[in-house]
Amino acid sequence: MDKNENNGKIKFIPEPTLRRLPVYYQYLKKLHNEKRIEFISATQIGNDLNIIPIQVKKDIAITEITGKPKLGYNVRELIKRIEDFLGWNNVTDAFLVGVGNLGSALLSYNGFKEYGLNIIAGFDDDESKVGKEIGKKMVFHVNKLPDMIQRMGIKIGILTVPAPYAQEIADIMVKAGIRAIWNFTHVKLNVPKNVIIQHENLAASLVVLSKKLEILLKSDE
Amino acid sequence: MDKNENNGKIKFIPEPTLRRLPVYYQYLKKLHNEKRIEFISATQIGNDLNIIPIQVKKDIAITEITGKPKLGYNVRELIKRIEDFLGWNNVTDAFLVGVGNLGSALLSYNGFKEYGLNIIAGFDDDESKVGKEIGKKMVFHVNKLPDMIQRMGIKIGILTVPAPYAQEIADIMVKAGIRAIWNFTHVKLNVPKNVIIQHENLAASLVVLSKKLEILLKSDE
DNA sequence: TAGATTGTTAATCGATTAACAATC
DNA sequence: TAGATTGTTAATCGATTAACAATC
Repeated sequence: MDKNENNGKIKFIPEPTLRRLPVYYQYLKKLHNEKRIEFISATQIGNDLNIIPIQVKKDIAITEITGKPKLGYNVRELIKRIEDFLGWNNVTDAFLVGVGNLGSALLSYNGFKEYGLNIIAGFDDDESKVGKEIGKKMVFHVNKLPDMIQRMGIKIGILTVPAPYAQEIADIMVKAGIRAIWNFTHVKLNVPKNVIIQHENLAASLVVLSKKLEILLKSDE
Repeated sequence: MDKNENNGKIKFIPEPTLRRLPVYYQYLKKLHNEKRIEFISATQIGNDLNIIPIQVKKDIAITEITGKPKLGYNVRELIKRIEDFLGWNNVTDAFLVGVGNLGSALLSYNGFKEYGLNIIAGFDDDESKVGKEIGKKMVFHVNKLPDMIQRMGIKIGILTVPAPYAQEIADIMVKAGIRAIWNFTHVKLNVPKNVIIQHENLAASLVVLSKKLEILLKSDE
């Protein structure tokens, strides 16, 4: 039986924990490469990342690793556990639609593979882009999209098209079999309930940043 | 006295509410432009955005708008209230450092102005980029950065450089007077306590997406 | 008037934080 | 042994959700 299942049912994980795990992972990787430390305590991780140690402990506990009192966790093992837990050992393929600046940035970024995502191709309706390679990924004409999704059984679509095309492309994706859309547009997509939308909303982040800055600058006075 | 203050102290706003406000805003804008509806109820907003109406009501209440029982809120006024509340009427200037694909995408995107952010220039150390314009924004050599931050009193820096330069540039920014950094790298930045970091962590989003997809696909079986 | 919706107070739920025995 | 740290249960805190009187 798989580690994070009980009778085939996946244990529920709080989203905040899920979001912190990659942060620990990046930290641990760096630690392992640069310092070759064998053990690390939750206290130490917490200090370095400005997260309270109890929370680090709770988050780590989810991987079901066993630590050593007084010493902490084996770094190598902890890295492995997080990889296993997040399913980063088997990479999932994805298509990206909309090869503008942002789309190109995501296509060229090779780091996603480390996080279990392999963007295997880009799609665009601009003939001047079709046939080219960006970050070693081929760009196809968007009219090939449905067929290729179906044939290759792709489940994840990345949406970086201009806003007016977002819903249209999402519809095509869903119809062809995509089950999760990483949405970088600011369009609220309508999709069936059995499709996941992960909306990367920069406006939302910006609002949080601005409000914090407002409070900060006010406190300077 | 300003609307969101009490004796000069800014009311605390839950971050989730802060992140939902721009979503309502985008929805309302579209509604107003396309359908010219005068009143909208929390129920209706909730239905359209898949958020439960009570939450919409609570979020909206923070703008201190007064709605009309049976009718709802005046769309025009609600839009205005959200703009006021989020400080979107006076735009804040920002510099962007790292004019690669991602940096170019952000520079070219004109939508941030609507959310109170004006990226006025880009910086890079690549001479082939310096002096050019991207999205009507000049690209300067990064060695001009500290001076220009200081002279223009810029408070927000956007960081889109390759990982190895992230901390170095952040240090320069902070030393010159930047008080908030929008961090698009996957580097955990060390900055003084009186500087805000907003970390756009795509790995974290990706993890959430993958886990949800995993659960979804499992439930198909 | 009847009914939908607001505004506000109370209940619930879930994540964070605290406490503490067990352990190396 | 003494002390730091784990693992786990309990307490706290804050956001979400429910309930309901007031109102148009």
